[in-house]
Amino acid sequence: VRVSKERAAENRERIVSAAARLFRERGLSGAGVDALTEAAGLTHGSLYSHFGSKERLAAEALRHALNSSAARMNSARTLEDYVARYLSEAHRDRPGDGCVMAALAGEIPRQGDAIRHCFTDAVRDAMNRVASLEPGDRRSDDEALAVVATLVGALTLARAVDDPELSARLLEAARKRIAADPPAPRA
Amino acid sequence: VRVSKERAAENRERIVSAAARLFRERGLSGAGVDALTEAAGLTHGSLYSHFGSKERLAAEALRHALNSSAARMNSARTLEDYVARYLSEAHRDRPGDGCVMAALAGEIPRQGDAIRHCFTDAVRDAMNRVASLEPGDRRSDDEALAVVATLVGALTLARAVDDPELSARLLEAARKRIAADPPAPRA
DNA sequence: TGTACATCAGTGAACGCGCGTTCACTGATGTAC
DNA sequence: TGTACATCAGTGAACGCGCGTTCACTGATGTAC
Repeated sequence: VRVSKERAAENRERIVSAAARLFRERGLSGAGVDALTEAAGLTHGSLYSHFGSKERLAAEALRHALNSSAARMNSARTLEDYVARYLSEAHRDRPGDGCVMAALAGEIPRQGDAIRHCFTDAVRDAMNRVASLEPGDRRSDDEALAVVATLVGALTLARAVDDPELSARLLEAARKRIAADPPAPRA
Repeated sequence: VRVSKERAAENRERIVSAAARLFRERGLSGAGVDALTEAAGLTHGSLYSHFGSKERLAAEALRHALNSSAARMNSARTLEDYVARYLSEAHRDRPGDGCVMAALAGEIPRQGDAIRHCFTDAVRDAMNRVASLEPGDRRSDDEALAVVATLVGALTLARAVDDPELSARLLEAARKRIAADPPAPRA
């Protein structure tokens, strides 16, 4: 059932973006080959025509997810705005198109090199993005890394906890913590 | 092959503590029934005598892991000490006997009620523990939740990243962030 | 204390199921004349 | 422009494998006399 080149490219893209969503929703090991291709309206065989293996699709899907969720965040003009969006209930409740780090960090240590490397890029990108939004007088990569850790931790825990009140408090507490005046340069 | 009551209780305990380790190392879905019981020197059938299902074992193992890793941390007398231990390379490199939150948070949203509830207890325990270590003049549950989020996020990312330098920096940056003077009460 | 028997922790074969992957095949696409 | 043919994206059956769970069975333990 050969299809036109344009159609094939379109199908490939549909698999990648369906995978980007499903991996974040169900985890890398939780999203199966059939579910991934079915979500793109195809059968599992086509995955192997395009990518060769589930792992190679995963690497590409991660890259895609990274780009698209970064793009979504790029409209934030201040750190406060960025943080408010990141720690919103909307982000918490829709992992499928949210932050790759919060969705997949736990599984990454058990993944292959390509995937780990791609994930590491995601961390560096987030660091740079946050650093670029910090007020000029206290801009620092280390500060930014600590902020990223707080964001990822708070969102991950807010998703895991079964008490809606505690979940909201986690988001709010982290927001306040980051918004608070910066640590004074040590005396 | 009936065994004595003491032996049976001992076997049960061995399964629970092997599970507490393996679940943290491989994830809840990554640790299989055969691996879990084999690590305790038994066969899979014995899991069903003692627990009835993998999920019920998981709930018990989480509870066990929670208690034992909390006990391990209880010797910390100051927040600085607690944080230094939590964000140590030793903790990062040995997830099997480390923090339940950092090891499993990502999988928890897809688990059953018992497991999610147990995990929520872990978050509350950590919050209380951190709050109790904060200096009296700024003790607050919200502050503590933000600190817990930073700890969990930094450790999880430090484990995931494939660049040892970035990993060490994540731990160090979070340590400094938490150690820094507290946010001044807003003017 | 010694004997007969019920109990039940643990074993291992077997179950159905979904996983990731392979492969012979299909048939429209793209190309060569 | 029309015809003949090679290409190859996508299909669906089949693969071996490991999963969680069930169950008939074993044989030492614990109990009743």
